[in-house]
Amino acid sequence: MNNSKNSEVSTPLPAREGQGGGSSLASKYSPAEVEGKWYQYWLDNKLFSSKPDGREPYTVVIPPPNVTGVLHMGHVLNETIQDILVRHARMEGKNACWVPGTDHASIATEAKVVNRLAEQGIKKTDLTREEFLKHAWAWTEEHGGIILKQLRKLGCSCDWDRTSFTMDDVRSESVIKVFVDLYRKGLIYRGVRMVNWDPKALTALSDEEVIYKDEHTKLYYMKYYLEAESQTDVTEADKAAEGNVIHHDDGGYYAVVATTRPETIMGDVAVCINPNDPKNQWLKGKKVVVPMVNRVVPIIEDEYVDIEFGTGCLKVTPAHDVNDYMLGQKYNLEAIDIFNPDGTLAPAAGLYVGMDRADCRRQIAIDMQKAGLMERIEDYDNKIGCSERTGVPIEPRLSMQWFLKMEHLAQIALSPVMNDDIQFYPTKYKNTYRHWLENIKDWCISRQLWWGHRIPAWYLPTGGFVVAETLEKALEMAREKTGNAQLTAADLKQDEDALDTWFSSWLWPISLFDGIRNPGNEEMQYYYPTSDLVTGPDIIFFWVARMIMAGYEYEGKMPFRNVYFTGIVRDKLGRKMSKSLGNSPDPLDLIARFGADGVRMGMMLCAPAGNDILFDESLCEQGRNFCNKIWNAFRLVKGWQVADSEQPQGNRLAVEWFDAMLKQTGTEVDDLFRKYRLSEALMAAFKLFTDEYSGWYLEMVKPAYQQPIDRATYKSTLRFFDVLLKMLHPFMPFITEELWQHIYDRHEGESIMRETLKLASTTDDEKALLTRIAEAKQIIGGVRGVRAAKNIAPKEAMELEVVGDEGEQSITHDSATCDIIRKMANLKEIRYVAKKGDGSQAFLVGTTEFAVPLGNLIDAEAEVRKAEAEIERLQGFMTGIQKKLQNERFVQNAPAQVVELERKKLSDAESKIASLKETVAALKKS
RNA sequence: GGGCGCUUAGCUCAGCUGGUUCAGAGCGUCUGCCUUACAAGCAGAGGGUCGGCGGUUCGAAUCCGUCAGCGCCCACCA
Repeated sequence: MNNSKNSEVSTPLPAREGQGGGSSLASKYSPAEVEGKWYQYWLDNKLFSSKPDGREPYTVVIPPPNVTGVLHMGHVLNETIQDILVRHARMEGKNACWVPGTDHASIATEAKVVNRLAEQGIKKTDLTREEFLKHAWAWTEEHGGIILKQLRKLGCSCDWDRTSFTMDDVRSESVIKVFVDLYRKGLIYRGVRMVNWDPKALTALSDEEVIYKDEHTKLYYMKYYLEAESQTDVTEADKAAEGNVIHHDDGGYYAVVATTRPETIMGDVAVCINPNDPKNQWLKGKKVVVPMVNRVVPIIEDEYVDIEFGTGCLKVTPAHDVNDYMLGQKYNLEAIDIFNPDGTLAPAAGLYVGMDRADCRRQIAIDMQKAGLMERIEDYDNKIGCSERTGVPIEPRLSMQWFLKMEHLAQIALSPVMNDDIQFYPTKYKNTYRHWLENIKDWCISRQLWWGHRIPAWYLPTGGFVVAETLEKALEMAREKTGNAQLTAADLKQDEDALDTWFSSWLWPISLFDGIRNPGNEEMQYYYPTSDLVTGPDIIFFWVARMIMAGYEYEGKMPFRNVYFTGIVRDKLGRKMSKSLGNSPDPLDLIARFGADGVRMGMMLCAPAGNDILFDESLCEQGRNFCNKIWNAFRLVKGWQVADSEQPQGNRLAVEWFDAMLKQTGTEVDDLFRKYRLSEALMAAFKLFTDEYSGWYLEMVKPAYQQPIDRATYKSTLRFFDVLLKMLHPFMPFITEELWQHIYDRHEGESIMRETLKLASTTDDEKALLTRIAEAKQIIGGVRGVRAAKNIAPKEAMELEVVGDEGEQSITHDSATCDIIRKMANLKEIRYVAKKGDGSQAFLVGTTEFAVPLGNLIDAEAEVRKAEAEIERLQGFMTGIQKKLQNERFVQNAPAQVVELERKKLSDAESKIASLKETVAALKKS
């Protein structure tokens, strides 16, 4: 429980009421009441909106979330980073444009719609395409955009007037136009190929949509008897031949074939051995009988077969395996497709018709064992390709699909990344990128789905097809092609398939500015190429690489200059966040508890680029605490009474010092932004505010209780606050706006968002000042250390002795600095002594000894022990350096500077030891 | 099976082209403090032979080799 008298929750500050009343504010910042207000204010004043103008553009396109999705922690990370970059750019004076939108996510959304229909007892197959799409659009309108609303809670400064959807009119037309264009260029073709088939979603998938999972499976060793004629061909020479392993039992001679998929034997058309395999030489030229189905198939030979795997005999099922398909092509084998699209056994299988492929595998294993056709079954660890969406094992399947040739596109997309025209952060993804492009295969772009962009191909009654943007154009072309002017629209039949979702996403940076339909338009010229892309490395192939291809193909230019790859958000134990583990917090709930600024800071504190993010709620707590800190600093400053008195020299020095501090950190933060090291930039700004401004500066200038502050210092203090808020604004937009509005009188429509922040770098004088105050801080720290060790209350004023000749050079000769030291350490006097007094406790800053008189509080024995230990440590240190300096090769080879430094270290240590020895002697005397 | 990356304080991480910004930061921990902005706070303190071993060098957290552990990506061994 909190027993502070100020524990009530604050009310937000009244809008623009000038100063004063700070002390009446509650001690806790209440984000809930502030955030909604300012977001609305930003919207009302169109502060996110961007139009081309004379300023330098800064453009970001959002990785469009699924239209029916809800905000999760991954989004929070990604969108926070984008917002930080966008707000930072805006405050650099750039024309920042962040374009939001959503993705139709064809397969995912269609699956959701199918499920919802199923709940209502409606099967997709009972609906026409038009009816189904009506349902899909209804669902999209109902759930679509929820996620965009949630982004507002996070504070995202998107230009909402530009909100787009991958299936809105502009984007749809762009997709179709590109399809037609690529077809005419000969880059899109249609053909029967072996594709990744998802038997649950009933569609083909691209290679990228298949993920491989480790599975414990079985390896089945099955007997393939030689056909009757071949039985007699097994010669004595075969049996005698070195290496031949010949199987024989009551049923005669047989080959053993190992497979993980016995259910596909109904599609077997050959058995393949490696011609160089000694143990299977006897099978050459023979024929075997496929078990269960009793089909006689030849033994073929190909070096593709791995001699070491299984028995070296591979069953060949061209319709159901990519490699077998390749063998089938090579040896002109029939492909028997034994599966229905849904993964059940088709009539062509002859056996087990209608049974699911998984059930069939179990059943056929049992049946073959019964029939004595199974030699043995082994455990086997295998990798199974599964659908990224539905999770079910992929069925390699021969089917007619549309493909995009990738060779040309890969070629134009490779070098810009390799030579850093497009810069990846972190750079390690360049390798991944190159490897993919160099091994790329054609992209299967057709999907057997309804939700998506329908392929603009129309089939002619006489066979063949035409590809065109619209039905009208298609008809025109059809008439021309067939020479039949009487053809009507009804005679044409449009392709049933839709396009892969990514076939629209890859155009996003162009289509958002209508650059496909309307090339070279004003917005394209201004906003394109975009500046930064922020996304996860998991979609580097799906999306990033393909956007680069489209960018060069259609604009001749990169789609973005920099790509910032985020990590994956995990829980603090390093586990992926997932619904089933229940370890994924609800971002909106976090925002409710810690404030959007707190959540943003929590996220950013653990988010170095490219590393996985180990997210812990307590980080949001730190963010919330920081907001509170800022809030309270504001309360303090705005509570001061101001007097037209002369500025004390200590205050003047404090102001000069913090000014330098601000410049130094500002430069550092800018630099970190340039390197996309956002968590470090935040940390630097955080430390500047907490440690330097609140902990040091404000304490330096803080007037005594109920005393006024001089106007000059007050003005500087507000100015510093103002700059600090600007520096923090990209990270914490809400609280910074709230307080910025109240530092000075602001007019309606003004916003911190419109401010620019540009700090000069520090001069040499300022650098010297920073060093001086750093030393003063050490002296203050020394006194405080003595207080802490001796349990002396901060209220009790003490004295400080500056000891010996070294003291002559000490910064304590600067009276302004002394004022600060006196105030911060609560000293009544700083005096110079030749020898430190008895009963004083000493500490060193640099080579200068300081001492705090303690009277009878000093523990002489403990001090002696401490001093002696330090002497011993220093002596060890010295012998190390002496050895180094005695080493001729070091003195000869090392740069003079380094040698000189070592000498200085040595002499410093010597003088420290001398002073410590004196201390010990004095202590022992008393 | 290939490729990439990581291993530094209890936790999460920073340490660029070898040398006083070299052993750092934040959080956590410990000790004092309800000091008139903030206990969601203040002051102070402790804590690491930089994964192991070897090498290069006057000098290695940093460069090279090697081993071990972890992670990611790619790949048609059924």
